[in-house]
Amino acid sequence: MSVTVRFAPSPTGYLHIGGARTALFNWLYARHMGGKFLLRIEDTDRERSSQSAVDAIFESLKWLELDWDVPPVFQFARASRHAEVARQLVNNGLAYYCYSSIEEVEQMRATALAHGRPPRYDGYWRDRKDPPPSGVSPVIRFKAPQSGKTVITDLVQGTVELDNAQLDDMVLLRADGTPTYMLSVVVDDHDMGITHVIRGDDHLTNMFRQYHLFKACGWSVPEFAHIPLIHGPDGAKLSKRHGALGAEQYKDAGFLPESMRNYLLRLGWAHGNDEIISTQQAIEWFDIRDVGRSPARFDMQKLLNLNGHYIRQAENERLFDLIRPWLKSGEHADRVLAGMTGLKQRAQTLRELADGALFYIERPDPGAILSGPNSKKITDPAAVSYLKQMLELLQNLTNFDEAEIELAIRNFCKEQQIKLNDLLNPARVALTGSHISPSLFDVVNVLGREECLVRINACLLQARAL
RNA sequence: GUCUCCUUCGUCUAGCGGUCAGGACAUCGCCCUCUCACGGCGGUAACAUGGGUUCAAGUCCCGUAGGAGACGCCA
Repeated sequence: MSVTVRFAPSPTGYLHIGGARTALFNWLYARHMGGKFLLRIEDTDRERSSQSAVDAIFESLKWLELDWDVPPVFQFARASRHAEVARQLVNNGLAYYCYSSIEEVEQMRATALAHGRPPRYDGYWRDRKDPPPSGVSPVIRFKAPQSGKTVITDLVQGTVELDNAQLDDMVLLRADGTPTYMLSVVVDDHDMGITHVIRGDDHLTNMFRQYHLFKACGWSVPEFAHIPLIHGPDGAKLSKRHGALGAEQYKDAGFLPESMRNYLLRLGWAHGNDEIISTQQAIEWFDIRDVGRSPARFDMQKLLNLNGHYIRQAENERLFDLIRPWLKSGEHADRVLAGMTGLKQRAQTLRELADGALFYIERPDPGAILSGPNSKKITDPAAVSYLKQMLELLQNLTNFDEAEIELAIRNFCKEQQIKLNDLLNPARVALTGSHISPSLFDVVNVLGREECLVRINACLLQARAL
């Protein structure tokens, strides 16, 4: 059987991390089954939908490299088709006009709640033959079954059942003639040939209502797979407080798309003890049936760890291109590329990578070093002496390459009975402005002799001025 | 309030009646080492709870507790 799935966000904000995972699971399932992955923008709420949100969603999906197979469907554009289906249902006696006002319905809900019943519309106009009140534009409500039981086998949740008495007569068409979400989803899923509906389990109860609507229309019902929501570290629904940032913000924070995919994939899904899973492998292994039923908490530490791993794996040129916009000046950018192998070992995000690379571009300010925590490393008499020795050593080097630099420095330390640390640490601060850096042999080599001499001399000058 | 779902180390999870309950992140210790990382080795750490079923239960059944989600003319 050929599979068609869809990701159907409403463009009322950025694509958050839960939505990204829903999209990923849909995409993986489609690719695994050799089916189609479609995109539908659910923009029927005209008040809250915006073009910028639509753009943000597209951008995020592109960044995550989740490609869709045909041009996206915009739900609002199909409103007349939806309305037509609603009227057809009225004609067939499966839906009805309801003239209750919003206030009246609210009253019904309040009353129901007060009596310990679920807040529901009470079906007042369902079978009423009264003449409709004048001047009231009605909504169309669906005639939900009132007795019996609905049993559905969800691909993730298993067999779920609901007493039909729990169902109420949902609104299909609003008083202003626009369709509601419940109607639009069902009509569009049918018209788009969706075979599997994979979405967050906040829609689980909607499944029952939509099921009956599919039946009433005489359409086949798709398979459902309701995946658990992602929760914040405190176990509550993920919110902005927790780091429920938009996918775009993870990009800005310096995460790689493959890290996000790998992390999101492992939330609720596992393949034995495998942790690092390539997208190719994920496509091969992924089955929606293997998704777990319990909600997962978002863990930034694990995401960071994974991102660090993928940064180390990434090609130097690619990393260089990615951090280039964050490097303050274009000058000496070539040094960053040359030093990338050393730099990428110690970064968990591209931001950290860029920050750690800055010293290759900008000369450290000796004044700033002096007022910082590393000042003693270049002002102690011993340190000054080591800096001078380093200066001389670098001046006298015949071949200025990494192997030669390392050999010369190690030999020098051995001959002079100096600890490598003692010689290298002052130089590290002088050359990079920090006590943390890539291998100093690497740094010296990438900076080149002239630049090293300039930086060390600048520090010596400062120390002498004190 | 009603309905639905969930519950294995702090976190993500493996487990599909018989395991010393495994891995990863985090954490702690050791090693490697020019700093910081990376890497390697090792440690601490979990079956929510009460009943069943069974020779045998993390695994099956029922209850309890805790957690989450849903109950719109939002999606």
